[in-house]
Amino acid sequence: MTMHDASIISQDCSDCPIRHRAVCAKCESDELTQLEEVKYYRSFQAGQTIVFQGDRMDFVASVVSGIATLTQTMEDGRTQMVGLLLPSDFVGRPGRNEAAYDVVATTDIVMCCFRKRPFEQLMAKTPHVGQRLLEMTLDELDAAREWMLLLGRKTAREKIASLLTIIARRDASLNLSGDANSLTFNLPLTRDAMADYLGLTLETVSRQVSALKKDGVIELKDKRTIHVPDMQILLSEAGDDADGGIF
Amino acid sequence: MTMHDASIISQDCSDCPIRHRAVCAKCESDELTQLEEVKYYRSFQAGQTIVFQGDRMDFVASVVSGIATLTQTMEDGRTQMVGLLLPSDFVGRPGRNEAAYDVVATTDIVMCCFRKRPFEQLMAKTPHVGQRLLEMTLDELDAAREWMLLLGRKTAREKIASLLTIIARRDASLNLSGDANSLTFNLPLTRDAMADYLGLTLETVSRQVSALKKDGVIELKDKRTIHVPDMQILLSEAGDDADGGIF
DNA sequence: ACTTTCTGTTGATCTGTGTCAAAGCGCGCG
DNA sequence: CGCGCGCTTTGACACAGATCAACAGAAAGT
Repeated sequence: MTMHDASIISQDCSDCPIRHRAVCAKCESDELTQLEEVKYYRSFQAGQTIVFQGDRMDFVASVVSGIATLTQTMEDGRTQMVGLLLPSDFVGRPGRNEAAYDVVATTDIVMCCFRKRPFEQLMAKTPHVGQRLLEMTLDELDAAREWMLLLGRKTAREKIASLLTIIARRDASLNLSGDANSLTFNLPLTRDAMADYLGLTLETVSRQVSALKKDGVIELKDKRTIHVPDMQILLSEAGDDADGGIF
Repeated sequence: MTMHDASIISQDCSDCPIRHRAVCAKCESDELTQLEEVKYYRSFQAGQTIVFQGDRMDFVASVVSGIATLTQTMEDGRTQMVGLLLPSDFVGRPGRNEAAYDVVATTDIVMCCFRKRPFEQLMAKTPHVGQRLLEMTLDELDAAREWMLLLGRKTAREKIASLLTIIARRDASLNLSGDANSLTFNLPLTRDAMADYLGLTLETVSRQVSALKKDGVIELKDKRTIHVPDMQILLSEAGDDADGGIF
């Protein structure tokens, strides 16, 4: 069986601004037509909570534009971000009813949703959709476990460098700019959100960003626009071993 | 389509000491017979590395007896345990060739293995096996994300309490002893392994275990045998909100 | 233009956990 | 038996990052 690598529904999901990378694309069977019928769009404002932890979640979705975060919360209010949803990312847990964490829009965001039940029925009938979803879930699991290494063992400076590396890589792979070694990108998170993702406080984040700037590893055009003169230096600051992706 | 909840191969996998909870059980189709043919057992000694990060891994397996750990390593040698394999747990990444982390036997361990290629072929043919595997992967993802909260935001004492809670819960659900509120179990990890799992040093682990003992939250029969007089107290020490499982 | 609010920076101080070091078990092995 | 080795405990001290606090700039509302 060949695995396709493109969008969830069709090669030309004409009314989606992006081609969802979520599930399998190149199939034009009846089931996909079925699924088209239960597709709908939702948009949310920056700061809005899309789903609360424990809520019944009756859809799965992929991000069309904007950014959202997955956050877990303790009784006393401490929070830890456990995932970041960027355009083309998939969210939703087929087979599960309750959301395991809060999903919060960081910027204004548009999502392409599918009602869960029909989606699950499609999965049961067409194995390759399930396969693709399993692959995606394994990717998320890998990412989560790398993040565990970061949270448990990296210093504040390494954490910041790692986060910047990831954002930079995502940005570069979407915009595929020519120059691979020096690049400028937009950091779509507040210092507070970064702290939340990295298991730090916002003050520590601010200090370490300043330190990286002072040491010439990064430059700040404005507070949210980062220029990296030499990606290799940032990578070594991150403390990762041989990085798979680009760079 | 009904989802089964028992073992990977059959209800009576006669030569496996346990019933694997790994995949789907109650099916008696030809495919399962096929799979029986590629099943084999491997045992490893305590301390032995079963797979190295980056190695080609040509099998999937479930743990029959014993314990293993999943560990990620940085260039400079810092390590973070990202998962714990207890009896009936599944390990392996269908569709992936390389292991993403080291798998190390903590105790002597026996695993029931299946050659990966035939296993994948089975998955492609029988959707419910893939479904089950997706479910299991989602469970692992949930566990990983809860662990991220622990690593990023919990204090050393809370970390210890959380770990004990998890081991206790696993133990209780396997042995289903009558008394739910007070129980004794075996902690199959060295202080060093605990530290590795919790993102701490072994000295801190030792100190916090002593502190919990002094405060009467736990009692130590010997260094590896823990008695919890009142599970509720341990739970509140762990800082978790409303716990799903037993307890 | 003025205030308010939100975001980010920087400083001073405190504290939890890491680091380094020593010593106490318990157990297998010669 | 006693020796050595792996695991654990405990102590003294250092330091990274948290906490508390003040302030600066930018955007938004009045």
